[in-house]
Amino acid sequence: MNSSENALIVAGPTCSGKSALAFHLADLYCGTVINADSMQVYRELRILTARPSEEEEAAIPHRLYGVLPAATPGSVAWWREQVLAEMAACRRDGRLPILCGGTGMYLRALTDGLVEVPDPGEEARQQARTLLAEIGPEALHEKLMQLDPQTASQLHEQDSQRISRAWEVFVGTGRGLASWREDKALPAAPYRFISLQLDPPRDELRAAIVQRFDAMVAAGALDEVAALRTQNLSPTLPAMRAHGVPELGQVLAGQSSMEDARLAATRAIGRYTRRQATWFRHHRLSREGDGEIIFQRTGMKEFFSSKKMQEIEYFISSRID
RNA sequence: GCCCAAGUAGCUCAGUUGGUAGAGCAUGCGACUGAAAAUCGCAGUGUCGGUGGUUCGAUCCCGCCCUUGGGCA
Repeated sequence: MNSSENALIVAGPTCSGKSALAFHLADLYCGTVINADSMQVYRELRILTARPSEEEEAAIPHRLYGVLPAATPGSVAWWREQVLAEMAACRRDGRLPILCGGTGMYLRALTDGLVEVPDPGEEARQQARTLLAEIGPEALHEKLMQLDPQTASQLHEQDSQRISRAWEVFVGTGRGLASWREDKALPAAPYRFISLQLDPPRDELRAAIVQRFDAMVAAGALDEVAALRTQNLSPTLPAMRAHGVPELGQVLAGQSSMEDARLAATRAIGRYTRRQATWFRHHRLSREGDGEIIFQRTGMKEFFSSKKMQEIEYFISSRID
């Protein structure tokens, strides 16, 4: 098998040590680390999204980190396109692409493909969101049931975001989402994916999350949020919803104490790791036999000299050589 | 020391005209097809502060005690 067709995936919940592991593996296998995280793409949020440091980026090629301004929302489809281009570049340069991140939907769009739906346009999108804000999810769901019963019947009446998406697709393309799904999809990426999935104990993760949040604040997270706020962006933009941004924003606005913000933010992050764990437990990232689950955190130094690490290296080497 | 109020789920609190209780948040499980660090679904848990009394039956009424908050001395 031609080694240029391989790709590595390092996935798992936030704070599980993905970035450090990916960095180590990139060093070992002449790899390029490619971001598979929906929030680490935003330029202004280096600290709060725990992006690799400038030193790390200088030492090993990193792609798709901090490439979008916070004002520009990303999307799965956008990300998928970018990643495919970066992976093609790796192939040309003889580097091993190492996808690293915790956004399950993004990774799935890459490994399994994605339904192709034309862009419904900004007007349809705004209409959907305004309607949603005005009449609420239940009423919008009811209206959608009239226009596009096929899609509406698959959605829960409270699932505001999906209802809004279904509405904008129908209004903007003249065709329902469910109907689009019946067409041929954008294909899975033509690579052999070898996946490492981190799944450390929840309580360890929670403790690490609190520790990391404090470190972020010490590293200037408040200033980062303050700078972001000078742009006066809509709070509904993805970057404005990154963990810590709303909470620290309240501190800056004098509406919350640091202590409350810390509690709220670390809780939100903890809840998020739970959803990530659920996702990865039930979604395959690679073919049978090409995936390995690691039930521990891997960020710390000791890990890279451990027996488990040797096992991981053997697992990878026996598949990419 | 006296007076008043409060003690119910991990937290904040609702409630039972006396028939052993329930919301939100948190937690756990699950879903996830172009905002996904989003959005949504499902599910636990309680010696109802302690003790004695009244009652067929007390978390609820009465007495005493404990804790907390406030007031008066």
